[in-house]
Amino acid sequence: MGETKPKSNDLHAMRHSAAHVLATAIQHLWPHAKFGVGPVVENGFYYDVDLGKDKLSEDDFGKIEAEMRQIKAANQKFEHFTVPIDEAIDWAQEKHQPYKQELLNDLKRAGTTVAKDLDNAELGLAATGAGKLEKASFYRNGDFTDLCRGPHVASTGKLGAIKLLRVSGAYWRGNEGNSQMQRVYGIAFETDKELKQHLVMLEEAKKRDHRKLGQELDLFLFSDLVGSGLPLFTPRGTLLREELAKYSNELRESYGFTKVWSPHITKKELYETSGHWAKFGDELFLVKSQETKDQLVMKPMNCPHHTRIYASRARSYRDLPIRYLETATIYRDEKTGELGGLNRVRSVTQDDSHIFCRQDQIEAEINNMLQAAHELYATVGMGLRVRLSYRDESDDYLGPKELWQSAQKQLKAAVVANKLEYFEQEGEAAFYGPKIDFMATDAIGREHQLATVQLDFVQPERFGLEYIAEDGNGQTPVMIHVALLGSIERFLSVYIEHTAGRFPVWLAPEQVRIITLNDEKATLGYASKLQGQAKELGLRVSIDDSNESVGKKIRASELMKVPYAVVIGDKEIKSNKLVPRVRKDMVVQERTTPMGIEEFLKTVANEAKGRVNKSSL
RNA sequence: GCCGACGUAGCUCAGUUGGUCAGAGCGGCUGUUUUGUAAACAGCGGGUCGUGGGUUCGAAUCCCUCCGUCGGCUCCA
Repeated sequence: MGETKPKSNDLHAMRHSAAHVLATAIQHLWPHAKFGVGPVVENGFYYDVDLGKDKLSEDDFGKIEAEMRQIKAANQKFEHFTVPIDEAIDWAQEKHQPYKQELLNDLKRAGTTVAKDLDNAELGLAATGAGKLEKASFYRNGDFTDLCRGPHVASTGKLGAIKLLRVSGAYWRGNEGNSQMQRVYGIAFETDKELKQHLVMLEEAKKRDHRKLGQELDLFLFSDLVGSGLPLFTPRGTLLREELAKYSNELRESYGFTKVWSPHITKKELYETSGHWAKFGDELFLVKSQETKDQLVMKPMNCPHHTRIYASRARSYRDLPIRYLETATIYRDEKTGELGGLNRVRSVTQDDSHIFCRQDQIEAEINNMLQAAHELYATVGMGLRVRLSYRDESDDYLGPKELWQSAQKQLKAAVVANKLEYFEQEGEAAFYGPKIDFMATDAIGREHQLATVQLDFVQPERFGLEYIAEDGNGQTPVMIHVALLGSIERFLSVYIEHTAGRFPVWLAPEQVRIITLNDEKATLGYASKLQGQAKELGLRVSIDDSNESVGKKIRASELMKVPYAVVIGDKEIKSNKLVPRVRKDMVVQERTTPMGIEEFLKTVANEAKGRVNKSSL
């Protein structure tokens, strides 16, 4: 969650002021409170506070909000003033505000409080701030004064609808080595109505939570005995993930990729060569051989393996590009606190792909992959925009800087040429190269990073990859890493919430449910004949012949979000026709007249084959 | 890993000044019913209250350990 562009300056100022008033209220209730920073974030604001031995909890929100309402009702003016920076530092010392004092010292020294700019200032690079600051900006309302650049609204009476949402831990200045403060989050809108709408959206998000739906729709689970971050997939969940993987595989095959396979454990030397060991060694699962002296690891990615396949024979410039795909499960020992549902797991299945190509082929290859990503996200019905992820000035990256410069330029050129909506961000690159990250937008407007295309000049070099060029000399190929779904687990977490579990026919674990009206032989026989026909067409069809009312069986089918339900009784048996019940989100035009059973099954089979989202019934 | 909250049947949850507090609904099973598009009726099972320890005459309830979940922070090849 970064600082985001406000919808309007007024709203931004209001949220800023809300943070200020939150601090005012906390100061009133806990006079010894020490304050960190209180910026505006998406939909609201937060303030970092340190209450010493006291701890804030959500139980305190009632009284804090009450205090904030009082301050609002008092309609205190926000007075803006500036003081010489040294006086400001004295003020912070006198008021026992060590965090503010630290910020002020940074302002005095480098004109900024932003960690990255501070580093740059220390490295002698130009800080984005305007150099040393002479004066510090303050806002005062009533008895409370706070260091703040603003802007603020005119008075506390101008505050809109505010609600505190949660409190959590946050390291001072985002640094793991620093002390931990408490971060109080709030949301703020101009009107009560907007606030309510936002709360409704949060409720909707909760209803769609993939962990909840994963349980309700019987898709996946976690077991304490298996371990955290290690999901197990039920038959339904497995069908879903395999259909997705199959689609990604087919799509990439249509772009000239061929499948390869690599083992799940590998000697650690492979990752020492690639550079991963130095950077991610502590996140690898170790495997010890009892036969040899080898130190093995569970593989955390496939790219080094694919370089071995490339290097297994001499390559000519004529052979390139060579494109490998492998949808494989990899293992990363993520820190426990970072795990969450399917979003972040320790066993990750990537639809991983690697292109080995010549410099002059990069553009065409990137173009293809941009197109493939768009095709895939159009199919699953999610919008895309692109983030160009560049390196920053730190030493966390391998390879010569000039190469990075040109690689970043090439990526941008491809994105521009494809007329994609994009934004650029430094510090988001992989250690071996810049990336194009695709941000997918879900049905309730949230963005998620899923697909990625990464340029890599480093690993081919480190692995000594080569091809023989036209002139007979050895050349180093370029490697392009591509994942379209990203990780299947993560994609599922997003996709389940995007669809709220209402999967299109091609992905629905159960596509058609046959509901019997009674348990007469003729009915059961007909139902099972129907199921047989459907299976021949490749459909996933189940029969509910339980001793329950039709109403209840329909309800059960709806709750499992099965796309089609058909009731079989005498009418259907006599006429050989039926009126399918279509899941509401798929209906284009409601059908009331019966249709032939053959026609029904063929239509559904075609929908599945065509991977369409709507029903043509 | 860090800060905080939490962990009661398959699921959703009730149960705190420590003492008939081990409960409900749904699901499951059995029987009756043979059903026409979002819940027929009745009965029956089912939990060492996450784990291990401690305090106490007595612990789901209080304390500690560990495991796990959730919200953040940090990280994300």
